[in-house]
Amino acid sequence: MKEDIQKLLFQEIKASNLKGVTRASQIEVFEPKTLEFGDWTSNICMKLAAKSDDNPREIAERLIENLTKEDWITKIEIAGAGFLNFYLSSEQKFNFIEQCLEQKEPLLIQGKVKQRILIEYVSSNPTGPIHIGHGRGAALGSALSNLLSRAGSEVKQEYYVNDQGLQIETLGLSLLLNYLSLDGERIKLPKECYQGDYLKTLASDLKKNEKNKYKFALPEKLPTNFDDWLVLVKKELSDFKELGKFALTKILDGIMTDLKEFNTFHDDFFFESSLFKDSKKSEFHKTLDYLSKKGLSYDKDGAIWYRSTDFGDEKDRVLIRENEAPTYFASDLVYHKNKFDRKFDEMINLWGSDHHGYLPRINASLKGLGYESKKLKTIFIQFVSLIRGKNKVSMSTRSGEFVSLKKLIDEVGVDAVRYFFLERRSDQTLEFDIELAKKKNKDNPVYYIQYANARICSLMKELQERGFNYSHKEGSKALSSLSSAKENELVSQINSYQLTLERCFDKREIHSLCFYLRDLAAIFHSFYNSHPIIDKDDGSRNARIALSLATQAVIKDGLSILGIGAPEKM
RNA sequence: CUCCCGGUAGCUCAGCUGGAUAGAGCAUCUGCCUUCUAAGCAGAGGGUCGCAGGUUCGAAUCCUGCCCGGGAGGCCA
Repeated sequence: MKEDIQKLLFQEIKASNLKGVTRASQIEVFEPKTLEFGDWTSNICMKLAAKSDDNPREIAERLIENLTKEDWITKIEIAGAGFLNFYLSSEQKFNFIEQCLEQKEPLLIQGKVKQRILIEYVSSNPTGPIHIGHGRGAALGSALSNLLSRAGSEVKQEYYVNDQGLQIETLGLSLLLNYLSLDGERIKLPKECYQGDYLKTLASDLKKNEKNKYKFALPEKLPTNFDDWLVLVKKELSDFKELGKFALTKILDGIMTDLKEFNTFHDDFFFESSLFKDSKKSEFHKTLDYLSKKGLSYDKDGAIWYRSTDFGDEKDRVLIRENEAPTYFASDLVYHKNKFDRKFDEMINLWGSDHHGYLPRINASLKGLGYESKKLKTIFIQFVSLIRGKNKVSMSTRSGEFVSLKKLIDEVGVDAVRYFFLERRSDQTLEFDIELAKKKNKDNPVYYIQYANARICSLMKELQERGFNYSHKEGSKALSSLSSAKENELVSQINSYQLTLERCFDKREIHSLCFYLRDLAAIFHSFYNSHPIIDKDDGSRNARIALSLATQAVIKDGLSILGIGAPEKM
C-alpha cells in the first residue's frame, strides 16, 4: 500500500518536472499518529518546496490533481504546513483483515530478501547456571530468530561454549574442593573459585557416582591460595581433568534444560575445543600460522601479538600468552573466522554490553583476515536489575548470589519473564519488577494482552451457545458496515501490524512489537466495552466477530514471535 | 584521562533515518457490573524532552560544549 502511494507520487513528481527525488522509495509515506490525518500521509511537498522556492501547498495542489482519479483512494487532503493525507477506500482497508481471517500459517513479512542468518546468543560460560542477564539475551535471541524467519530467512541459532582453558580448571578445582568438604574437611575456597551452591549439589552427585575416587591425602598445611591448590591437585590426581569435564557436562545439561523451558531453542552448540581438534593441524593453529605468514602477528615479550592497531583498534592484542596458552580473544578470532567461512549473509552477535570494548578488536581481526565486517552485527544487551516492590534485589555473580533464570521463571512464569525482558530496548538497562510481573490483572501487560485473546475465545463460545452461525465469508461481506470510531481505530491498528513487523525486522529489534500488542489489546478491550459484539443484527454481528477474529489472529501471531503463550481461558 | 550508553510526567519507559497539539503504563482523583470474562472500560490532573548554543520553513530527534548517572578500557572471560 505504502509502495503504491510512493509510486503514484513519484509519477506525478516526474510529470511536473519537480527536482529532488530520483526514486519512488525516497518519498516518505507513513502512517500518521492519529486517524484525523488519514490512513497514510506524506511530507514530500515540504521537502520539494525546500529545493524549489515554491510554496508547499501549491506544489501539493499540482500533485494531487490527477491522483484523486485512483479508485482505491477516496480522498486526498492538503493539511498543516503541506502534508498530503490519503484516505483509502474500504476495500483497501479490509484487505489485510480478510487475509488474517483466512490465515492458518504464521503471517509473513513481505518484500524482504531471503537470507541465511547466523545468530549467536546466550553463550554463557558453562561454569554455572544461567542467570537473569543471560535470560534477557535468550529471550531476545529467540524472539529475534522467530522474527527473522518470518521474512523467509533461514536462521541458525548458535550457542558458543567456552569449554577450554583456565576457567574449566577453575571449575574442576571448585568442584573438587566442595567434594572434599563433604567429608568434613574445612576447606576455604580461594576467591578465584566459583562460589555458588550448585557446586555443592554437583559435588554430592559426584560422590554418589564415584564414591571416593577423587579423595587423596591432604597435607597437614592446606594451600591458602588458588595457584598452590592447583599445583597440589594436579600432582595428586592424574585424572583431575575429568572433574572439569564432569562439572561442565552437568552444568551445560542444566543450561540446555533451562533454555528449553524458556522457549529458547538453539540449533547448535559450538564448542571452543572443536577449534583445537587435530592439535597442530587444527583450525586454530592453521589460522594463527596464516596470520603469522601474512605478517599480521609478531612476537614480543615472549607472547604472540595481533596487529589490531592496523585495523582501527586502540592497541595490539595478545593471541598466545607467555605461558603458551591462547587468549580468549585468539579463540574468538578463529571462531568468527569459522562463522564467515560458513558463508552466511549476515551474522548477529548478542553480547552483554560490558563487552562493547571488545568489538573493535573482533572487527579488526576480521578486517585483517579480509572479511567484510559489515556482515557481522553486534547487538548489545544491558543489565537487568531486579526489584521487588520498591526494594532492589541484590545480585552479584562473583559471590554466587546471582539470581538464576530458573528461580525467576519458577516464581513469575515463562510468559511474564519473556515479555518483561522483551518490552524494553535491549541496549537500555532494565528494571524488572517481580511483583508487577506476578500480577494477574491489567497492570501487567502480558496478562492484559493474553486476556484480549481469552476474551475473544470466550466470545466465540458464547456465540455458539446462543445458537448463532458465523462464517468468514459472511464476516468478510459484512466488514464494510464497520464505521464507528472504535471500530475504525481497531481496523487501523490491525492494519499497521505488517508495518510494525517490517520495522522490527529492519531494525533487528523486538520491543516495538510488545508495545504494538499492548496497544492492540487496549483498543480491542475498548471496542469490546463500547459495542455489543454478539448483536442481534446479522450484519453488525458478523462484522464485529470478523474484526475480533482478525484481532485474535494478530495477537496470537505476535505472541508466537515473542515466544509467549496465548491461553484460551484465563 | 579516553571511549560507549543513557538523562522525556511523581515512577517505569516509548518516540530519536528532523514534521502536524510530546505518547503509554503505573501512581493520584472521579465515574461505570440486572447486558458477550469488571482479570475490564470511560474521564481528569500531571512536561523548562538534563543545561546552553548552533543548523532550518520546522529540533525531544541532527551538530558543538558543559553537567549528572551507568558501563568499558587485562598476557580475565
